[in-house]
Amino acid sequence: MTTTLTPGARRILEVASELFYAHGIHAVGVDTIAAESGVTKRTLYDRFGSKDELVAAYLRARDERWRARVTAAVEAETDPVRRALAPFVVLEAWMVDADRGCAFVNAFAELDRADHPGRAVIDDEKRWLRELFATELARAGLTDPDLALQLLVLHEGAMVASAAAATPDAPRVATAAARALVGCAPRR
Amino acid sequence: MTTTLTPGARRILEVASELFYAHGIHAVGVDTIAAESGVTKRTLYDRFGSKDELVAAYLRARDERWRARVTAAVEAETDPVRRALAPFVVLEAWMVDADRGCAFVNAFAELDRADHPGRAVIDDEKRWLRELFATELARAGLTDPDLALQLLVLHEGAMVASAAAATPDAPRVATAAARALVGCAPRR
DNA sequence: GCCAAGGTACACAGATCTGTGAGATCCCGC
DNA sequence: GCGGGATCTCACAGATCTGTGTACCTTGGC
Repeated sequence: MTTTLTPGARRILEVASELFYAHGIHAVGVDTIAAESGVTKRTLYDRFGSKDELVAAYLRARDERWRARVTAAVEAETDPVRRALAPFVVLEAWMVDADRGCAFVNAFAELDRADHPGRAVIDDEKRWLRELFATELARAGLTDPDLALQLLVLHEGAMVASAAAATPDAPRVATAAARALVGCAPRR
Repeated sequence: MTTTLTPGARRILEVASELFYAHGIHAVGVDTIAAESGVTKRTLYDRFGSKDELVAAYLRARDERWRARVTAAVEAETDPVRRALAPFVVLEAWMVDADRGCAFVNAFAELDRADHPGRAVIDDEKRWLRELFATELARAGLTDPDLALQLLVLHEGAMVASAAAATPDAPRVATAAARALVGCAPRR
């Protein structure tokens, strides 16, 4: 999936990622992104086609980075329950640099059109995590059909609250809550 | 707190609330709001001063509506645990009309400047709910210092996931999770 | 009768937005 | 040496953005 990018395109994507995440999508213009990348607007449009597609590329890149870390953390564990809770461990480290909350939730807030190319990336990201929870829980013998969604809710809530509610403890206590929910759940 | 508004101002606020929530703050211009309210832009600026202040007014109004419902639901219960969980009951009904998620989280995503007048409203709203959880849990004899934040995380997560992750079940399973967490918690 | 408040009408300033057109330049691989 | 991809230059279109200036109208209360 990692398409090889030209050097200019890579710089554009790096700058766009930083600015979109820090200030929001509508608040950052393509002029700013091009200037900050040391590239002309022409190049930006030649590489990405439109701002909407650049936004989608930004979300895809962030999704890739994040999935890689989660996947690595899950693979590193052998105990089934620890595997299911691995995303929460990643979350605690991830949030250190993520003082603006969840990039996908923030993007969702700004992309009202359901056919925006970024929306598919958001849908994908959320579905992927939910299915990861479901798979690992099933492997651990936990078949409560609601439990995977509960872990997703805790995960989302921790990211969001950590920033919007200014509660840096949110990821830590969410991890504890996830552990408690998994601990209380009925085994098969 | 409810300042009396002129008829024009009320219409502006109603329209702005709907459009800001549905499409995002930056995506909606003051021209659109004025036109849709059957009012001139001059009136809008005479009443609210600036778009930023209109945004803050929008958030305040939504916060007031929501707090009224939560307060009523809490007051209607006598059992301490049911009081603590009342916000989740409200949430399930509230989300039926809230297909764009949490207005405050969405606003946070767009308002990057910490000194934006809307940011104070967001901080207030989150703090208020967190303190409500803490107060009611303490009244129920539940003194785990993390539990209130866990309920807040579940609440935020349910609102966000319900929309951004397209999981309409989120509020329901979050309520169940909250009940489970409160049930497992150590009593004093 | 008068005045203030709420509102209308409407042009305008000045900035910023996304996106394009047409050609020149640089550099790498073949 | 030559083709082609990547990039630059730079003007420009056309829309939209927030916010203001000026003048006028209407209505209710004193």
